[in-house]
Amino acid sequence: MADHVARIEAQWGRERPDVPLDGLPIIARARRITLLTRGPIESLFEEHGLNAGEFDVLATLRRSGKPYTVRPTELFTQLMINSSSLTDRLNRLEKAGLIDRPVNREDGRSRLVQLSRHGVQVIDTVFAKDMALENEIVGCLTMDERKALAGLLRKLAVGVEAKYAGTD
Amino acid sequence: MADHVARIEAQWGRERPDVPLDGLPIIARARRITLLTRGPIESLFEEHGLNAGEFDVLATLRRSGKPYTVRPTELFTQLMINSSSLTDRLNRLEKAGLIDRPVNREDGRSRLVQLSRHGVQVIDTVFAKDMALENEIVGCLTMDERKALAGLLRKLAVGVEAKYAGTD
DNA sequence: TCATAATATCTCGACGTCGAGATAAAAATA
DNA sequence: TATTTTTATCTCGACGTCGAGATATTATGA
Repeated sequence: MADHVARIEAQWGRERPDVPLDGLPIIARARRITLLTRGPIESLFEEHGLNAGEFDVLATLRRSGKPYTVRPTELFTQLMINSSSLTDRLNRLEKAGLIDRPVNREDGRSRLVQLSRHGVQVIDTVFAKDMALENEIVGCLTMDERKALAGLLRKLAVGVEAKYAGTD
Repeated sequence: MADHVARIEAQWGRERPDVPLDGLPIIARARRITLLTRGPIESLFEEHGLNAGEFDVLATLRRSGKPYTVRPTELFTQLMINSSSLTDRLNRLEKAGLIDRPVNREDGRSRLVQLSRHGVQVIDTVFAKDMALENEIVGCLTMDERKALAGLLRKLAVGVEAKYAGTD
């Protein structure tokens, strides 16, 4: 069965038979799957008044464990976004009552970022729904296939992170 | 060897042991690999005065084969973008002399989109460099692993496209 | 044919992101 | 301690994208 990327690969093979296309069926498919699944996932977020960026902030806080408090620099580093984008996201989340910004007694340059009680409720609900949707998405693969795919993606991710990411 | 997503998965496993995480190691890694590789790839585009969106338009035109002419609706459909985003991209590409907008004799509502001679030169150069970079990125995998990974991603893509895309 | 509906694209205003520079606090050093 | 450098965050203006509505053209059918 051919997917969209297979058709693209065939076209390039005809038009540019001189160019090796080893990376295309992997990199382009990762991107394609990411793009196609973004819509349904973001619809889910929007049902709870969140966009994808705001969800990512809440999720990072939530999985850091109690007391759900992280410094802004760690947030925008982990999220791979600009510090000014984070500022905007935090302002929106604070206005929505999902986070608090307590003073940082150890460093007056920062105010910490902390999930509010309501923020915990919201992210717990939305995360469970998000995972349910993602599990459904990979439902077209057998358990063995999921394991194999996750393992290969992990190896590729390790290579990519070594090449392009900080120590993380 | 653990990657970034493996650490995220471990955190969620501790914080939400009740939530099944089957999709996470696949969906999150596809996204992670896409995000991490976007930077280097876009740097390459910028060396030639293009952003990623403009590259995608030129690439779609180029791989359609001679006479490198496509209707706007087919472009924004294939590229999964809004028609108004396409309008902006086309205006920039036309100003840069990379495309022409010949009249469509069969439908006066559209002007066609056609690669200029210079546009063909540019996309041929940039596409070859892009593929070289992508081939290098998957270089951390053996040939067998690349084949297996591409095959599993294709199966997942087929499932995702059936669920979320038009006939394409 | 003429009016109406459907289609293709463009215009406009709003949004989220970014990079550069500003601001404030902490750390290093004289 | 006073000064300089570094660090952490925020402010500001610009960019690419989007959705809704506007415009122009083609298709439908009374």
